[in-house]
Amino acid sequence: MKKLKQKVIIICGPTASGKTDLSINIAEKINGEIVSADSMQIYKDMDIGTAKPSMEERKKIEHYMIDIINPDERYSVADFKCEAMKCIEKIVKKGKVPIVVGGTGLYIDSIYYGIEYNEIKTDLVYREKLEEIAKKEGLEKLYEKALEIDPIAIKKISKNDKKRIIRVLEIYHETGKTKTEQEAESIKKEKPYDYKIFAIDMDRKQLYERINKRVDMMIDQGLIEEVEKILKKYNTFPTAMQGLGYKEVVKYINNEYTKEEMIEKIKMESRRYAKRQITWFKRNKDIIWLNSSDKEKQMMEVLSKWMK
RNA sequence: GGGUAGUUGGGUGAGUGGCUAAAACCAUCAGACUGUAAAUCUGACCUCAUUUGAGUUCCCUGGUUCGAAUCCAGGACUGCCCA
Repeated sequence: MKKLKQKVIIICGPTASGKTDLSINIAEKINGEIVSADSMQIYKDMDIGTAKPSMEERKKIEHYMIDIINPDERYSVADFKCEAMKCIEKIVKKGKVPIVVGGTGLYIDSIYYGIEYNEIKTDLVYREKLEEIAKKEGLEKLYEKALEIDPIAIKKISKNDKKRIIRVLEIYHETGKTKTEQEAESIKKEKPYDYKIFAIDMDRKQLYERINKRVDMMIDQGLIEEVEKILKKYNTFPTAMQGLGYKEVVKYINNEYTKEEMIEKIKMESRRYAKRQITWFKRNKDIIWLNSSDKEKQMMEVLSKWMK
């Protein structure tokens, strides 16, 4: 008989599909605490645009991995994985059930598949050097170099996908290993927990309507003011200003967009983001899809059997 | 009523006789994704077929031509100007 592993629940799904509400309701029912898996909610001072759970909600159920760094700091999946696992452990020690909730597919996967990241830090100087080469001599140059190093990995990467081409070179530069080797090593370990993964499935039209409405709400709640404050408080934004809604408001502030253009753009980009999220989660065949209209009931049914 | 400009695929909009199922952009759909990931990238997008392909298109009707989205005539609609 195998040793029983601690159970961990994962809830994912596209933006505006109702993950927050669902997770809080479930947490209340099963004595759980929430670990956010969201690449933007980790930032302090970015509340409205990232649709963080309210302070009231966070008082009711403890949330982890929210507001953990400043917008001018750098963060990565590796950091996330490491810290999120610690949070899960902490919750388990309290005798509660960890519930991982978020829309960042990469972050979810790092936990669900138990991907191991080694200690190595990204060499930003080298990255810049590669960027420079790409600019001056063309991306093909880097592509060819990457092809020599790791033909297996590069076969799956488009000639135009600068970030991934550079990453292949970076991995080799920093570890002496190819991306293919590194990835093979990263996944061989056994998963430390018994995961059950859910995603919210919502009719596309309905989801898009919710997204549109939510963007209007964010503007009403003061998204523009929030961005102005952040711009005053911090100087550099390695990734935070990639955030949906934030980059568009910045353009509005710089008079590149009218207010209407900005709002439409945010809505559109959010819809596209949701689309990409759905594609990501569809790939994971273990996911139990919950019908948005009675997701809580469906989920509780599965859980009651599984958690016995 | 007179003059004038225009009417192209879901949208914007190129195209002035064959190389055009019709540029480009956008939306939409589908996909990829392991250290920036709310990022980055790919494909499809008139219809049918599994590729080659076949069929039907550029407001309508008729005409010119071997051949028309493109030229001509009439009609419909729309914008602007003069009454």
